[in-house]
Amino acid sequence: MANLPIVQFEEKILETVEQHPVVVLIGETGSGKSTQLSQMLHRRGYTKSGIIGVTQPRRVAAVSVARRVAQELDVPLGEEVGYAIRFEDRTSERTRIKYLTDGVMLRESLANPELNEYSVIILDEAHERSLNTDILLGLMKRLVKRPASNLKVLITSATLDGDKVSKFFSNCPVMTVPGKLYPVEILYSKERPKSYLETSLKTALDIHIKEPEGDVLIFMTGQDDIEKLVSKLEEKIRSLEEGSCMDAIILPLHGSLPPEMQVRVFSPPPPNCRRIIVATNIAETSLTVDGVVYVIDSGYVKQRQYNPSTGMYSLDVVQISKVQANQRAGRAGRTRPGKCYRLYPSTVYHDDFLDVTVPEIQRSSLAGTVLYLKSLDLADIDILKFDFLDSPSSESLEDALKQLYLIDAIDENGLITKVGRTMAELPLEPSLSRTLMAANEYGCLSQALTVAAMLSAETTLLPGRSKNTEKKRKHNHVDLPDGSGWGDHIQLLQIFECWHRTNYDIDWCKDNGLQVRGMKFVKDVRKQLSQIMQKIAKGPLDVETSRRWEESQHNYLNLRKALCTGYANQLAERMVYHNGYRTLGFKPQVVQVHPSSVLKPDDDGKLPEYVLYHELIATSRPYLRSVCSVDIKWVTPIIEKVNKLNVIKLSGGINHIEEGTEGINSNLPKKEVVVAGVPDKPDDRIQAARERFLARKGKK
DNA sequence: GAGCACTGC
Repeated sequence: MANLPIVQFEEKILETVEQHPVVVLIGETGSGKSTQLSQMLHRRGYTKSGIIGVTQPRRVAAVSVARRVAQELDVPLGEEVGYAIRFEDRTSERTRIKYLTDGVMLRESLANPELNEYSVIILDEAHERSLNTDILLGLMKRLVKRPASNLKVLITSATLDGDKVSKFFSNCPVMTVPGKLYPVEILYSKERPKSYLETSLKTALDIHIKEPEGDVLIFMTGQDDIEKLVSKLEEKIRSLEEGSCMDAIILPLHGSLPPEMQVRVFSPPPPNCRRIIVATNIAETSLTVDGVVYVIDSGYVKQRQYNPSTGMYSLDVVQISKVQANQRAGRAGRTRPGKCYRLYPSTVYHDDFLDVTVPEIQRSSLAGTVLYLKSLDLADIDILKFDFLDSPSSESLEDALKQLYLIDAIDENGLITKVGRTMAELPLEPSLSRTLMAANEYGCLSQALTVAAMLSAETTLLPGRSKNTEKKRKHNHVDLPDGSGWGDHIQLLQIFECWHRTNYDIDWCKDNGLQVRGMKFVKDVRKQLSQIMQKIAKGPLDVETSRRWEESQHNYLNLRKALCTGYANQLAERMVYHNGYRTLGFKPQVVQVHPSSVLKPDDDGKLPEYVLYHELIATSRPYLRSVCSVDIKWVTPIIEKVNKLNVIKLSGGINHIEEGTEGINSNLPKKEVVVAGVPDKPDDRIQAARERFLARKGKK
C-alpha cells in the first residue's frame, strides 16, 4: 500500500476535497485510487457524518475492492467496510465505507433521492461511461447544487477528458496522479492489412520465434474470429521445428466461454512455455491477465448500437477509439516494459480514431432511463433537458417517450402515470415490467414472472456454440418443450416449469444443454421480482410456479394478452405473400423471424399474422429474436394509439427537433446500414410484395 | 436456416 503512487498526494487531495464539492481525479492503472481514496477520506473523518460510497461499473470489482480495503483496515468484510451488488448486500449498520455497483446506487437514489446517508460519493471508472454512471453524473450535479449540501463528490477515471468533466461541474479542480505502468513501445503497421486475421497470425508467430519470453494478448472482435485464429495458431506452432523455440499454449478468451474456461487464463504457464491469449475486448477492462508483455491490436471492436427511428439494434464491427487503443496497449505494461503491435498506421490512429468511445447513453434505447428519471420527480425539469455530460439525441429521447406512452407509463402530456411509477420500481426493461402489471390484472402473474426472469438471463442460458456442443445440444433438445407453437416466450415459460417439476435438479439442466448458472440466475431474478410485486401490492399475490402439467395445457391466452400490452411498441405484421414481417409503430422495416425461433407455421406454411418481438437486431440481416404470436383483436387498439400519437405534446409541448441537425447518433462510427424501404399504405404494400414475389420467381 | 461484444438493477 505504501508504494502506491496516490499515497504521496494524500495531503493535496484532501485539501482540494475540503475546499471543493466536486473534484475530478485522473489516475492511471495501478495508481491505487480505487482502494486508497476511500481510506484517506475515512482517516480524515469523512465517515463521521455519513457513509463513503464508491460506485463501480462491475460486480466483481465492487466485491474484490471492498475485500481488499477490509483487509488493509483489518476489519471483517461486511462490518465497517462492505459492498452491495444485486442479490447480495454485505453491509451492516456499522458500515462506513461501502462499495456498490452504479446500478445499485441508482436504485438507492430512487428510494432516497437526496442520498443523504452519504457524506462522500466516489464515481470510479467514470471514463468507461457506462449508462448508469452517466445518469449518476447528472444526478450528482443536481445534488451538490442544493443550497445546504455538504456532499462531496469525487469522479475518478483513468483517461477521462478532465477538462470536459470539470466544465460540466462548474470548473471544478482536476488532479492527476501517476500510474504504475511500465513503458510500452508502440509499433504501427505501414498499412491496414487486407485480413487482420492473417496478419495477427503472422505477427504472433514472429513474436513467438524472435522475442524473449512473455505472454502475447491478441484483441479480436468476436468468437468466430477467435476460434479461427486459435486453430490456425495451433496448427502453425505444431509445425515449428522441434527445439527451435519455446513451447506455446493458445487460449481463447471471450464472454460466451463457460466460466471454468475463462479462469484458465489466471493460471500461470508451465516453465519455458509462452501463452498466446486470443481475446475480445473482455480483456480490455473486465479481465486482467497477468504476464502479458506483447499486445496485438486489430483496431476493431464489435459494438451494439440502437437506431431510434427504426427501433432496431445492430451489432457492428467498428474502429476503436484512442482511449481503447491506449487501454489495450497498457495491458502489455503491467509486469514489465512491453510492446504493442498496432495493425494499423499511426495516421489512422491520429486522424481516424475517435478520441473517446461513444458513451453507452448515445447507443441505447432510453425508455428505461427516461422512465427512471421521470419517476424521480426532479423539480421543474423537462426530461429532454436533463443535464447529461453527453446528451443523447432528441430523436432518441422522443423515441423513449413514444415507447413509454404506448405502454401507459406516461400520459399524453408526458407525465408519469401510476402504472409508470410501479414499473420504475421493477428491475426490468419497461416492456417486461408493463407485462407483469398487466399479467397481475389478467390473473397470470406467476407465468409472467417466469417469462420476465427467463428473458433477463436468456443469453447466459445456452452454452457457447462450439462445434461439438452443437451436436450434443441438438440431440438433447428433443426433450425440451417447444412453446406449443405459440413462440419463444411460451417455450421459456415451459422450460422453467419443467425444471421446477424436477425440484430444480442441476443434472436436468446439464442433460438438456442449459447453463446451470443461467438457470440459477433466473430463479434468483424470479424470486426478487415476486418480492417486489408483493411489496407493491401490499399483500400476497399468486406467484407460485405451476406444479401441475395440466395447468399449462391451454392456449396461454391471458399471458399472451399481457405480453401484448407490455410489448405494444414491439409488434410486427406478416407480409401478405411470404413469412417476412413488417414492424409496426416505427419507420417500418421488413424483417425475418430468427431461424432459432420455435414459432410454428400453420398447415398452409404461414406464420401468425401478428407477433410481438423481444428484440429487433441486425446481424447478417434484420431479425426478430424471441417472438410470440398475438391476436389481431389486441393489436388494433394499439395501432389506433400509434396513429393518434403526438410527440410534441409528449415532450411537454415543445418541439425539440431542431431543423437541420444531423439526426441520430451522428457521431457514431459510420457503417452502412441497409434499411429496406417499405411503402406505408397497405395497398402499396400488397403491390410491393407481389412485385418482390414475381421478381424472385423470375430469378429461378 | 443462422449464430451476439460487454455490463447492470
